Amino acid sequence: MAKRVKLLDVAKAAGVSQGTASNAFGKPDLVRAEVRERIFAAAKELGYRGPHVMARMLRTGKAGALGVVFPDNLEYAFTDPVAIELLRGIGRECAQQGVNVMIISAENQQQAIAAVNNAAVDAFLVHCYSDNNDIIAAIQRRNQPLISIDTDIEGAAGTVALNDFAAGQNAAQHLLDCGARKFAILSLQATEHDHFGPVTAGRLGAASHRVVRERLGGYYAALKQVGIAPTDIVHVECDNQSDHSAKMTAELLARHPEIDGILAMSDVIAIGAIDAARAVGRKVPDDLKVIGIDGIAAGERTDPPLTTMYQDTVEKGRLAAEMALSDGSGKTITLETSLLVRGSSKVS
Amino acid sequence: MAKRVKLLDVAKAAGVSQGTASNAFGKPDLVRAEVRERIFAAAKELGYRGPHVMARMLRTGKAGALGVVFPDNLEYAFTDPVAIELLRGIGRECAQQGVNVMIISAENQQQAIAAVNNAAVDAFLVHCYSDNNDIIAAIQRRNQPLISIDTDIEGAAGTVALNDFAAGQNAAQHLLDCGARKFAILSLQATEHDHFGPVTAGRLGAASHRVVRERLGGYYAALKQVGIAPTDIVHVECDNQSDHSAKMTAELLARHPEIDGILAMSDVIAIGAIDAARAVGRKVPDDLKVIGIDGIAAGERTDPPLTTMYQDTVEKGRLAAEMALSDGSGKTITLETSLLVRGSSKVS
DNA sequence: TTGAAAGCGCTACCAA
DNA sequence: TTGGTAGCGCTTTCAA
Repeated sequence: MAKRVKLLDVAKAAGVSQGTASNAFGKPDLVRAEVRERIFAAAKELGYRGPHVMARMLRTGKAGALGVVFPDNLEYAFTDPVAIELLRGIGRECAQQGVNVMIISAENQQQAIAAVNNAAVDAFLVHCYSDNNDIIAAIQRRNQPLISIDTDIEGAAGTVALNDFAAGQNAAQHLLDCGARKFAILSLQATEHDHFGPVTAGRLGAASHRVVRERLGGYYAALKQVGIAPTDIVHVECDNQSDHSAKMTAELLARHPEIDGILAMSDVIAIGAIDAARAVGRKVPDDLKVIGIDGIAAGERTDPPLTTMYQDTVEKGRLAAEMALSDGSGKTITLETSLLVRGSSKVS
Repeated sequence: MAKRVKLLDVAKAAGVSQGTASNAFGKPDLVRAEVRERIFAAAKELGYRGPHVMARMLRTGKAGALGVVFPDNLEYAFTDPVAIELLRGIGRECAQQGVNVMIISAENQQQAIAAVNNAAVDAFLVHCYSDNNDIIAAIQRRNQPLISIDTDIEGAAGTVALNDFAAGQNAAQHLLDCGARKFAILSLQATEHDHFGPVTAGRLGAASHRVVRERLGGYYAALKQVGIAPTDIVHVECDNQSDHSAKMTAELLARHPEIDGILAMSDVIAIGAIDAARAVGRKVPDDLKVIGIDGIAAGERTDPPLTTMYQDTVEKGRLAAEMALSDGSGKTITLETSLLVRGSSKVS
């Protein structure tokens, strides 16, 4: 490959200074039209490919990109419908602002840290359930704006989250209104470490994942009103995948046939629960009521369709990107959910 | 914000040269352990944040990122299940190679070109149906490896595509085997410009989108065997969204009640067709057979489940990323599809 | 194993 | 409106 043509070559060929040539590309208004054309002609002649991106970045200090980190595992990020919606919102805002989106990907914690350190971005967006981990520390070491989504990160330049407590509370209240009295909670994972299956209320209460803590607290608050204590509730911790929650639900229903209300912490989990219930012959919603949280599209296609607490995930992503790209500092935006009644619940 | 601590500061503080300090971070083996520790200590002391990403990029010429361009509209990319799967495969390979994924996003053609020009990446991946457009020209001007997915781009460093002709042929053959004789084709859009609804065989045959041309050719080839000519077939062009194809299908079935076989060019389109057929009271598969192409997960959840030509989209993405990251030149990988019979077709 | 210095390609400043 | 030039922060070559 022949040596790259650079701006100085073009400038010389056009008989102008390097600075003027630079302006012709970057700030055309500052250059007389005639001269500008001469520069472009020379550029074309020489096969100049336009300003070198990395050199410009170094000089200006702007990367023109927003880093999105999904610490919990990349494969998973592109599987979870909620993460995709988030990405859609982020992409929408970034496109509008002329900024690219960099997905910081990795197979494990250590690689993720390296990925963070190699990413030329202007700000970071972190979506995860966990409050603290090494990746976040690595990001903070870079000293760039960090917006946290769905979790609290100390020192973040901003946070966009859901009113998860209210979401849980309203979900549980709805099932109570429908007449359910024997509850099971299908929880998202409470900590970093994989742990599936039945758990005590205590373990969940000590969850390091904010979302889990809050939603659980909301469930409890509603149920407490009618005298149902945490110890009266069956808790099961699920991987956030429908297959897995289906298996957990099948076991749950076998062991606890009295259950008439399932509180699922995500729609993905709830969908598995509905599938399993139907498979073992439980009638939803007559026999058993199920409610999720999220409002993903797939919830419309279950049999029966899933009742859920809807959140506007796309907007959540968009807001987070907007925060990252402006430099508001330390703000927290809390979004609300709304009850979306479909077929998996009804008053009976 | 205080002036950024740089490598030279650290080197001075540790009493070594800048070069040695650089090696301590980048090539630790080249530096004596004792010296290395002294450098790290100095770095910590001064609050050095590690090598400056952009400066390193400029110096090494490596961006450590792969650009993924979806010219057809970003919003759409994060909505189409096939694009997501592709992204998943790309992410998988990139994560393994320690490379980040940059989504080149934009709202329109012009912004997309700017986005391409601002992206610090080592190679580009382009997924689209269209053979040529200005964005591709912009990418090629950058003179970096360009891998095309699902389309032929002249001068690409590689191409990963499907045997779309065979996919179409086998799809049509399957419906023939099931006894269908009156066909409708629900096509993806044939050109850049929006055009929906009934079309002539001629318009589709002249499609600028390779995928459309090939799949259509495959359908025709199979149907020709039993004496069915293009003019015997009803053609409808659909947006690749289930809602839209459902509407198109409802109109189609109203106008052509004789149709007993629907060849859908994507699963997303096919899903809408199944929904519409059920809604207007047509019995699938007894009355009407439907086959898609892709094999997306949502096809398992339709009623009845969708028969389709399955492709391994994740692997397709992974292969494309692998090609982009190695520097094989000009190769073309063609993947095959396999018939996946589910409920929307049966011999009758 | 370490030091010295060049230079990646550009933009932004200041002076003309 | 244009020219000249410093310097963004680093890695790498070459020499010691």
